[in-house]
Amino acid sequence: MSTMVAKVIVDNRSSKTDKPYTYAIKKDMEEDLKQGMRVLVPFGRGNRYIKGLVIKIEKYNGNISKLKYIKDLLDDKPIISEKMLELSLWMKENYLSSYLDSLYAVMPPGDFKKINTYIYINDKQSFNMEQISPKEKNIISILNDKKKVSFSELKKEVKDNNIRKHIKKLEEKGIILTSLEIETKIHKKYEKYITLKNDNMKLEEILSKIDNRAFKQQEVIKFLYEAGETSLKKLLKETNTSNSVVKSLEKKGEIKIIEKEVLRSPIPNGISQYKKHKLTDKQEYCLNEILDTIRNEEGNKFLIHGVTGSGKTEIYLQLIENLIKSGKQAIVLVPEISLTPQTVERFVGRFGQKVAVLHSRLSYGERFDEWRRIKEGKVNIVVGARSAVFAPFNNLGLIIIDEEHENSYKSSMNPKYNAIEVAEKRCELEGASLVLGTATPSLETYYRAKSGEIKLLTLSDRINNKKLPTMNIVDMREELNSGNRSILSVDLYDAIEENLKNNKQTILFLNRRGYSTFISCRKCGYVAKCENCDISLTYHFSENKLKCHYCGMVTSPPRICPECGSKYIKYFGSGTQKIEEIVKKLFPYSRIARMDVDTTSRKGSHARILKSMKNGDIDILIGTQMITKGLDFPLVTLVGIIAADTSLNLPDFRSSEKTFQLLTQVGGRAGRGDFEGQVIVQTYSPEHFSIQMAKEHDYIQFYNKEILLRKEFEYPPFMDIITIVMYGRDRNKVSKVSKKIYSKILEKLKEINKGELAKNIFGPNPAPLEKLKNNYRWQIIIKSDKENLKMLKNVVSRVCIYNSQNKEYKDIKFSIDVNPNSIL
DNA sequence: AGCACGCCGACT
DNA sequence: GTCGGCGTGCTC
Repeated sequence: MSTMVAKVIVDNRSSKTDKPYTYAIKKDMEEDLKQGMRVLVPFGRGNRYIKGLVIKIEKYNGNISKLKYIKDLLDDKPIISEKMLELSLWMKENYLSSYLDSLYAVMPPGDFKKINTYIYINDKQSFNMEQISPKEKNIISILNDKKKVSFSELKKEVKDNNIRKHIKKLEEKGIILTSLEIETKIHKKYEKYITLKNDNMKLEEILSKIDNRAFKQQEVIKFLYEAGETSLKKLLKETNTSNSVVKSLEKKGEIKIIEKEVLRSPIPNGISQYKKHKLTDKQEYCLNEILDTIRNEEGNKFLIHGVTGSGKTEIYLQLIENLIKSGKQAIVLVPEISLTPQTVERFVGRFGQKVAVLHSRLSYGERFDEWRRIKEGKVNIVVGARSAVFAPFNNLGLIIIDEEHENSYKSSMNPKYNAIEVAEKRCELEGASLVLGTATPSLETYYRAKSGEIKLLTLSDRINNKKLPTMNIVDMREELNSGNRSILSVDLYDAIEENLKNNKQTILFLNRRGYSTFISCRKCGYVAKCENCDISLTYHFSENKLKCHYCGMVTSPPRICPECGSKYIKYFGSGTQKIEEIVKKLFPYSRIARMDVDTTSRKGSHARILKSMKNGDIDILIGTQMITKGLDFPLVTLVGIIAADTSLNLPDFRSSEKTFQLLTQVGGRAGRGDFEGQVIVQTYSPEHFSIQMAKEHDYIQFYNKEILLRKEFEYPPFMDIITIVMYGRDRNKVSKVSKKIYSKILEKLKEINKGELAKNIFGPNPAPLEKLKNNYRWQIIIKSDKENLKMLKNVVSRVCIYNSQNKEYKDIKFSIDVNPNSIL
């Protein structure tokens, strides 16, 4: 007779234990246990209890007496649905991540709550002190003091490696008892609210009870009389008082303090309604095509290729509106950096309380609350960054991915998933539809659209027939030849001046923050580099510090060269800080703001800059990446791109694509209002096709050229890429291990008669950024066609994951990435 | 990872 | 005999 058993993934951070364990199920538990539930299981020789997640319940034909039993259920219903579980397991296979990492992605944020063993004295048992060793006596005395102590607490106090031995002995003697307690408390947030106690009394009557000198107290009473129940925070702010005033009023019994649970919501208050726009014919056509195709079951994947300003957002909004009418739910993914209040306002403004927002700046509590709202069906639309693709809806109808080409949709942490692929898989599992939108599709997506796998919808005009901005290219080499050594070309300078005269706004884009990008000694050629990363340090003017943009290390700039002692230290290269300074000098009467990581690190500062930009309080906005997406300022008519070559010269196969996208996206910020826009692109390689095609606003031609290169050099979408990065403190060791791994991969391939694939395995070589955060990094790059991908993944996981505990690989870590963003 | 087990040497 | 340190190997 076969019995039912559960496959459990245990919450144990080790690659050795990252596999399903089989546990027997007690009869009385059989009915309640479902996959997706958390359980408590005995694990290891000591049978200590650890948490795990049931991923499968199945028949078992082996000898059940060899199995251990599940100790306890931690949930009354599954915390993740069957489909999300399946999605998670699919990720594990696809991205070569661990079970646990993949599960964590779909589980509620910060899950697997603490489980503690508590130890206390068994006072029903009398015992003879003489039979007890001093160590044991020590434990008993601690327990006598505290009644009940958690194991971890006791361990801290006793500081003894063999504490388990002693506890075990004491337990055997019956002197102590242990129990397990699970902390299930969800941390809810409470806020204090204040009301008047005697709210039916007249104001004068209450005031008369308070001393005339207690001016502040009277003010508080007056405020409460007018406003009624008010949160403590607001009350203190509005009346400009301190907590002591409120406290003394409470003592007198004039006011009541109530604690109310607040659902932390990241959505700001007071968002005004975002009115429905009438669609243009093109938009209408696009919307109907999607709806009809879905309705007729002719397809469920779409790409809206619409130029900047063609009104994609309004199509999304009306799609969602259409869909939620039928009781379905929708997820909208936007890139992290364009998750600005502007974007949020549009969705919240249209759909109100039915929207949840998820992004990385949420606190743990906020995130948990949003997750719960989604799970409990309190909302039906989620707007969020990458990880929102896992929003726990159970009647999902639509996933929209805006700015589909953005590289932030690829996770750099385990599981290293691509949200577009995950969304596709999720749609497949749940019968939902996928809509991708962008002005500059990724090569991969457009290739699939052309092959008919994804339905392509093109919007080639801006709404209201607004013109796309004219793109002027300035050859900085000529500029130099004609004697202009400034970072601003004459054309750009003139254009800014003209724009200021006309009271229009200007955006200047430079993808480098800081002041100087490197500092160097003119005598001996020394360059200041980060000691952890082997990367030149950026000088930040305002703090007078050198910073490493990779690991965050900060030092003071040297006055004399640390190599040769000369005083001739010079600062080279320009970042946004320097541009700001130069522009301030050149246009002293203009209002200038800078937006990059350094000016927006504080909560709310981002929104503040955008607001003053919108209000027209800024003439020139200088910024990095951050200003490229989704911003919609009608008064911006000029965009200056200070250095178009930065991204072009990176040793990466996507550099052309990235450059084209950047120019098109940044340029697209110009001329969105009633005035025509102009873009000035400064470059040292004006003849490069990605710059030329961006100038012509010709994505198709860019695509046609780039796709040929991808085919010729065997890059995606024609080949998949797996990178294995091996890293550690000791350069020799890293090099040695990576060579070993390489030969092991070849060995495995030969074993299965696939030796000829060796030509597609490159390396091991030092990664282009060889040293980061004190780790040396070597990499192996594997290219694979569709047929061999699964097999190659298998080989990689055998060699790198299954054997990673191997003693030879001690101190070396592996990072495996399937189709990474870049191969730096 | 985290833990038990076993071996060894020091100390009583 | 007891205690603590350390290396090894396993976890349904």
